[in-house]
Amino acid sequence: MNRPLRDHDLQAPIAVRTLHDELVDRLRSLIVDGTLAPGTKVNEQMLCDQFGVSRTPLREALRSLAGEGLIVQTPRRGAMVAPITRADLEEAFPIVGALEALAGELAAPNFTDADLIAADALQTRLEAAHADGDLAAHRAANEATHALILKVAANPTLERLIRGLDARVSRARRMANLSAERWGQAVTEHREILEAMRARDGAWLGAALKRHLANKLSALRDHLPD
Amino acid sequence: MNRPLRDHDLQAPIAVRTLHDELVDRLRSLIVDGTLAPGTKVNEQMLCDQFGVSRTPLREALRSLAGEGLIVQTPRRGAMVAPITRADLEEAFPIVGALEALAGELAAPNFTDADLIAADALQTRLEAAHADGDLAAHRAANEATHALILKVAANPTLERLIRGLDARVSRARRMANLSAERWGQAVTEHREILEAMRARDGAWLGAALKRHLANKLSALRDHLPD
DNA sequence: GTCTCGTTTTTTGTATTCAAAATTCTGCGT
DNA sequence: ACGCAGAATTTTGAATACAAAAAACGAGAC
Repeated sequence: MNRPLRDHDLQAPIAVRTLHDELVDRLRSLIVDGTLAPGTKVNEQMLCDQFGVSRTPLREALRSLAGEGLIVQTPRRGAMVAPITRADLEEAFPIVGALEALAGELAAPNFTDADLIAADALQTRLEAAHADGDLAAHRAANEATHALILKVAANPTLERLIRGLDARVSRARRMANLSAERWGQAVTEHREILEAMRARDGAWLGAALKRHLANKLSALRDHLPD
Repeated sequence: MNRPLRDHDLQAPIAVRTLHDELVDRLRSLIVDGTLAPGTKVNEQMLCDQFGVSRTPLREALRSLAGEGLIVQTPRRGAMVAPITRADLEEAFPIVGALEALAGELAAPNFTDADLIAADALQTRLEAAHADGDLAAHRAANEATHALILKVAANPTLERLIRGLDARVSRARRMANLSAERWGQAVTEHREILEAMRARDGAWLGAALKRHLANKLSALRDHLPD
């Protein structure tokens, strides 16, 4: 059937920044950067006052974050920031490993020369950060590399899942600061990751990423309570 | 400090069945079984009337389902049941494959003899269902097998992720009914999965599950629009 | 002191209400 | 018919209001 065109048919699908997204993002930041410590009981009214919104949108934001696993809700008892338990990390890391490996496999055949040049630059920055002992720079370069792989993997669902898990896991990283030994090892591992990218070898890249994650977990293990 | 014990310290952590969970479950069912077809625009008031609740809890349920990817929300335009696009499936299947493979790897060393007996019985039912052409029985046995592996893998996060993705993917299965050829292939693949379980061989089981999923996707590809 | 039971206060869950945006409807002009 | 501007209606987003449950408090018994 040939329906006449209506105004809304032409509406560009530009994403509007909505209050819900805003709240989710701000809360996520507070949780990930540790301002809202793991295990903290969340008081709705308090957050409402802080953000200047009513409880309705705040509660919706909490539901979204619960879906990401950053918030744990107990009926009639309210919400709390998801605690980081050792068991939690032992659960999450293999999953992140498997997903990152998949991202690597998917991405490997599709790296453009520009991507590889960018990866190269990131590796240079990573090594410089190591030499300087600049932890923030190290993390930035590290994250950018993983982001690059995710971008080329071109799988939004995969990206969403990894980011969700990563938000949970990365809270633990702050607790245990990188030992000198582990730091050097991480740089070496990234060197291999770069090589695998250059070779556009999916199996290799996947395996290297998986190992990288596994080592990250064992490094973290020693620094965690329980 | 030694705080005196209070009543609530003793409260058993029994999970209360809450309205939110109820709504999420019912909506998920409607979506997964196709009553709410993919791409359908969701009218809040309509659902409220149907469920006999007000919009507040319903909207929270929609947020939760959006987190699972079953609902897509557009600001100021409302919600719709997530469409099943070909691209969607191409995205989701490799992820499910990687996660099921991980589940297999984690589970393999931990199968008890009782688990293997149960798996054996399920395989028998699977073959019987095939012989009888009983699709429902096939699906039940199939799902039970995967559930068994997930149970032994003992990773709640992994289970949650797989179930979430599976809810999205399994909607597509209804659209494309199993060809006779694919059905037989699936049974054979399950035979290998059972063997790998018996051998408690993680790498083998993981690989077998991954192949199983990959084949499922190619079978589905032919029956999908686009 | 501390345990218990009942009362008060806080907090959560849900319904209702109000405002703003989007969609549909209507009448006019071509 | 068709397109279009503007009014009427629906629908979404957010705040408020109310009910019920949980937590905190407090007085009396032991």
